[in-house]
Amino acid sequence: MPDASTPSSASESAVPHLYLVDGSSYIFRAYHRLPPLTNKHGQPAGAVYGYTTMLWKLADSLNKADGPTHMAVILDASEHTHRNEMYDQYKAHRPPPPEDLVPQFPLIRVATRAFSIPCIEEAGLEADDIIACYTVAAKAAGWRVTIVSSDKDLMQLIDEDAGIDMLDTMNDRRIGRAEVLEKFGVPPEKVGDVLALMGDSVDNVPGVPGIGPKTASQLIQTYGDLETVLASTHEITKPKLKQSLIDHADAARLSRELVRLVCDANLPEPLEDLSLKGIPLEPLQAFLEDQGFKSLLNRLTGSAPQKGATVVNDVMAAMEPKRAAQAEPEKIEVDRSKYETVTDEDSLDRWIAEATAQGFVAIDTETDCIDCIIARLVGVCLATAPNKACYIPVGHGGGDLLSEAPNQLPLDLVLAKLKPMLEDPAVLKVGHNLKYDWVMFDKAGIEVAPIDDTMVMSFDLDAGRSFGHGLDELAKLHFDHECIPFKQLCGTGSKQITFDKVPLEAATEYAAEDADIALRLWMRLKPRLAAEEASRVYERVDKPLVPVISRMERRGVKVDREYLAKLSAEFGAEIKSLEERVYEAACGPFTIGSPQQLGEVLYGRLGLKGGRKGKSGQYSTDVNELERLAAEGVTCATLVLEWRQLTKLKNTYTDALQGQINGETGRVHTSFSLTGAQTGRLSSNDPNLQNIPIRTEIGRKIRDAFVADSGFKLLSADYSQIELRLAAHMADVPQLKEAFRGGADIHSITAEELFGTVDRDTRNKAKTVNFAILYGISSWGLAGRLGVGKDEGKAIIDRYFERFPGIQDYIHKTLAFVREQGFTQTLFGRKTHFLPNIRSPNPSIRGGAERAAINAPIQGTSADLIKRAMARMDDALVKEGLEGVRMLLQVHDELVFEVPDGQEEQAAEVIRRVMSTAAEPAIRLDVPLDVEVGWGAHWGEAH
DNA sequence: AACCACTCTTA
DNA sequence: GTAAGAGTGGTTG
Repeated sequence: MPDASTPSSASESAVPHLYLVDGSSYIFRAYHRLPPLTNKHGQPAGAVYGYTTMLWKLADSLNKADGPTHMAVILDASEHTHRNEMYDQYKAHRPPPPEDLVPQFPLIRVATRAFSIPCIEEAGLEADDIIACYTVAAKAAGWRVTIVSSDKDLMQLIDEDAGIDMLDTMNDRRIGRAEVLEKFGVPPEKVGDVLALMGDSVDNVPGVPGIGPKTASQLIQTYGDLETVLASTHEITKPKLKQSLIDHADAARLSRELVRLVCDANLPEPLEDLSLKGIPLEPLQAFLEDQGFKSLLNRLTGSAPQKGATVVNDVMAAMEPKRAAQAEPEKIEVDRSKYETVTDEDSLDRWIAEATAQGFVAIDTETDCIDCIIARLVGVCLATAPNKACYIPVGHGGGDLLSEAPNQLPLDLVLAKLKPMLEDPAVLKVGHNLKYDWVMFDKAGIEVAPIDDTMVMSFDLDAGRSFGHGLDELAKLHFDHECIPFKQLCGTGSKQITFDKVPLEAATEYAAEDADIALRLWMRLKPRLAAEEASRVYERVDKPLVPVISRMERRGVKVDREYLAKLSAEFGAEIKSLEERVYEAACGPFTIGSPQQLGEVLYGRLGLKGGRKGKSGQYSTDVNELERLAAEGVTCATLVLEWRQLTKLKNTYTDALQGQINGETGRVHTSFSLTGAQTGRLSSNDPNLQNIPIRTEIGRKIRDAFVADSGFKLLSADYSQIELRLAAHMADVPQLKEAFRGGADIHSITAEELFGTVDRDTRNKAKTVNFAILYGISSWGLAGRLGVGKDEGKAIIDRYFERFPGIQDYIHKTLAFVREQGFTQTLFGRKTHFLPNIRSPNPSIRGGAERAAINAPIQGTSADLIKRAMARMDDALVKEGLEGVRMLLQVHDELVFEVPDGQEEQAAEVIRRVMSTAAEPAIRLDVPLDVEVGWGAHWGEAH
């Protein structure tokens, strides 16, 4: 316990023991592992809190055996060091620190001063180098040294014989020679050689391509050091490895210098000045008070816990990592009896005050309808800690004469009281599928921010795994807890009731549980984001999209009902006439829409020849089969094809769409799912506006039903061949990249490479092959598509790989990675998981997983790009004075806007710019991203 | 009423 | 060959 009055009991004769705290690396880890808390000024302080408790622990061991007699915190002073002179790419791709961490950096120095511990930083030296200098100097003086860090670079310094070790306070673990041997397979003095071979993507130390920790360790174990490895390449049998070592020997030597720690610089402060006898009470107490770290303050002053401080501190304590034990995380059983129904103003105020003081709260809304556009608010839930949740009913009962409304607070009052907290930038609102709740509050004029969405978090961590991302499923998975099923309250089918009819006790148990679980999920998932490298895609791509998509859904798109009705009537008449002709051709009536009956008619009654299909033993009657028959002159098949096209259009689009038009807005409000597609794409439902026909003349008429509001035009902007461009970049294919840069026709280039000549036929074939590549090629599949034999299919693929070896390389590398790691990644780090299928012994299952794995990085990167563009779009438009432009739809590579008349050109320019620069600054693509823009009175015209 | 198989629409 | 959602018929409970 820090206390100036404690006499120094360490014997004066004992060897001095210097603790060197790697402050810079610590706060990054603290930031990612702790919840985003704020101090009492509303500033972000999660990392500062973590840092403070770490110093506290160290101070606690002051004067104890093996505790420090001398201590210093080492920080990075400047970005630019001698390593940048050696290698201009050093740490070049490092993203800027998160926004809510930046203001915490200066607080770190304040905290260090509060403990009266020296804080050392030196221009031109990284913290690692300063630590090395002090370590070497202390060693020379015969001192013991403990480096408080878990940075692998610093492990080079460990020398237990000389009393130099490391302490990882996050995991509460001492790191000595044995731990280094376990991690690297080599002793500390050879760690630098291993690091040089394996490189470091975070610091952008190049290393040798193809060599990771395993191979690097093996090589150094075999040959002893880097130079010997490089001099012994003739002995290496694996050809790839050998060549890579030869080709990148210089990069390896450069890397060796980059990871070498500077240990001979002058010490900014003499060793003796780092002596630490005790921690004066005064500055520390003032600091803790200022930050509002009440639990630490109580421990310092020894007083009883102060009222009002308990919740936040309990949560902080619960979040404090005790990972060393690696025991089961302590499980707090869900206890629904603890939930509260809030029906009076005082209780409501109390909950809001608590959420505000704590700086985070889980929220959930209950409504009378699944469609958030027409839904009315029935109740709101808040959760501030496990089992600490409430339900605030605002719209229960009173809907009919039989039921009297229960006692509850008025809707307007509740919203007015919630608004400041929901919009408070210092209070994080956590929710599961917050998009829904965001719309509900948006309708009430409340812009909820900042937010964390546990459904999106789960998706960014676990896309592709064998479970979904719904709240109930995740509760079962992560907490082995069964949520109350919605059905249990509201029934199902015709007997279903709306949530406002549910009695308050039952409603509270169900609703508060959802908020409770969302909060627990957040505590569970948030730390995983950083640990599993999912922070970037979550923070920069998906989370920002939640409000963006909410707004798009709320705006909806205008649909011309009369026009659709007219189309429906036309299609209906045509269908009727076709039916009669089909019956005539088939010698009697049957249900045309039944593949079973159609199969019987074609292959039974009419006696045509054709194949059966797999499991059900039923005849296949899909387009391919019918087209084959039609080509043979079977009238019935031709008529059925026409019938199918028209019924599809009528049933799915012209009829159904009319029913989807919102009576109030006259518009269709689709719902976009952020977690709908494993690759990171959005999906659209109720209705699906991402599959509106375009290919055929007759289908395209449906697009004309999507119109602009009066005084507006519809503007469509789509990426030109984005997936092929990304494939050219990611697989590094010079000819294709050059073609895209020069604006050449990519399929013609491919045709030239594959067949030596370009005409309509070869170009079409080349186009098919290009797409086949994106989908994970197989000779069998390609042959089927091209209508050629399997051998010719294989020959074409071989030729393709020969002309574009980068593609083959990309496929091999992607498959090797996914087999090893179990997941693929996009350029922006989005993961899609493929275990266990990618290692399935069943070739068909495995093959399917492999094709998906080849496609996922490309499709996913494309999805990341358009999402980045969407996240930036509104700001960019507003900046150019185009606040009247509204983004309405996303169709994978296309964005649809409503633009005020006269602003088309200006809007087109901004939209094109935002879309084509969507990769920047994170990624520099070798190919341009071309965007085609068009506009008109309706969607069809905008293309 | 709930589910599956089949078919068809999009990128 | 990739990724989706939706309507229909037909079976199951």
